[in-house]
Amino acid sequence: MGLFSKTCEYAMRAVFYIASHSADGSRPGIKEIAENINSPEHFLAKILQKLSKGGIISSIKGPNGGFYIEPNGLKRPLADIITCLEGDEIFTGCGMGLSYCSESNPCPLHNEFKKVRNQLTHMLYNTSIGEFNSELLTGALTLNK
Amino acid sequence: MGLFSKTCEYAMRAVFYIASHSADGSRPGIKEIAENINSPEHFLAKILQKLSKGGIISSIKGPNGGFYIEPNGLKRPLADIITCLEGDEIFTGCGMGLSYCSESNPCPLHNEFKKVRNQLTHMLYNTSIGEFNSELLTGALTLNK
DNA sequence: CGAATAAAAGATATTTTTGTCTTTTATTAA
DNA sequence: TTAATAAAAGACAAAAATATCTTTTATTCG
Repeated sequence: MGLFSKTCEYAMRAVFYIASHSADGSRPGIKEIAENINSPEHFLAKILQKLSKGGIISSIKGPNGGFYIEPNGLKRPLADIITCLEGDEIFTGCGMGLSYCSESNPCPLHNEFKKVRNQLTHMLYNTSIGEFNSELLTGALTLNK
Repeated sequence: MGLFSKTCEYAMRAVFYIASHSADGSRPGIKEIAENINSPEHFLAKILQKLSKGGIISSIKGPNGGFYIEPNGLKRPLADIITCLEGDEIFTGCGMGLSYCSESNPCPLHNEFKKVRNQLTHMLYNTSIGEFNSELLTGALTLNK
């Protein structure tokens, strides 16, 4: 297992994909997104529904419908995706799973683990959803396989 | 879900517990360990079996038996526990789950994610299994709840 | 040797995650 | 207003992670 769940991996890839296409006003559908980020279509659909309810992305039904992200949404941090789907445990939980662990009553790994978590937090809060739009549109960066 | 699986959380806690008791020559049994690190006894037994096969810990059956760690074993890095139980994907995998992602062909998050992974790797390779023995024996650090 | 002890191993159960398939609802456009 | 489109929603299935219980094997000690 990687650092993130499949759910979060697919979600980040999908949101990047939608973001880059929202930049030029198009609205990709689930099938197109799933193909381009290499994820199971219906599983991704559930994830996008949740992101939609959480206000991270928007959707329109029917012909010419699909998913998109408001201009302002492109500025949001990647962290919002994780939080929307799985809460903030990854940002706050103890590395060894100890509930008593805190700054004032630390577990053995607390201080070293804090550095890891800070780096993770930094990455997720300082990367915006629209950050890679141009590279994705030119094909300099890709999201599949 | 936290950064590590339950398996790894229990494993780290158990190994720290065994390590600290190996320092004074005792050999705790599964029941004692499970109680002191607050984990399901039989589930932990499976984990310890795997760690035992992997040479991370040792065990003796029968009366006065239990688990212990060789003096040299106390110097091994925490990373060995993770690798023994779940391989090295957490040290090497792409943050977004993309198999093509590499230094020469990076995914969007690659460079920022590398910092996180480096920090994690640093923590796990520079913390030894016996690192907290004295604090654990005096009760300055604990492993349950 | 025989009883007791404790890990190893095996079987099974539960829960969560991941994945698939079908039906419903909303929207568009002919 | 009807057919087509596409997301939403619901039901179900498979796989993996987590957890529990039982039997077997190795060891010790009386």
